Amino acid sequence: MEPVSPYAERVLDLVERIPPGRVMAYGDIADYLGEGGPRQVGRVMSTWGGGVPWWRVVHADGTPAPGHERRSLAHWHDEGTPLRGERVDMRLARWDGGSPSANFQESG
DNA sequence: GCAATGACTGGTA
DNA sequence: TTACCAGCCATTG
Repeated sequence: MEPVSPYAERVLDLVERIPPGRVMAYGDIADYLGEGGPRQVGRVMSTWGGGVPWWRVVHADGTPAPGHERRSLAHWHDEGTPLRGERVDMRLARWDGGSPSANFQESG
């Protein structure tokens, strides 16, 4: 097991803070922390994501992590996450990172 | 230091 | 939805 970097701890901590029924994109996490980028977040998840609700972390288009598509669907379905077919409805499920009330964005 | 890789993202076709 | 391209940045060899 590789040593957990301080950056990884921030990522994992944030992922654990994501409320059920909500999700965050890799880029959102990186932007929220203000460090690294979506690739770094993905690396953290791939290495230490096994100890956090990784299914709440998805791509910017709502697609789940590779190799866990079916697994994510099961969790989302169990948490009541707004789905869009086999993908998450980011416009509804995207978490602001501190505003659990800002679930619905300006939509037409 | 350079080249390759990766659980990424946005735009275009 | 899928495919291709350019940008992004840390890790690895």
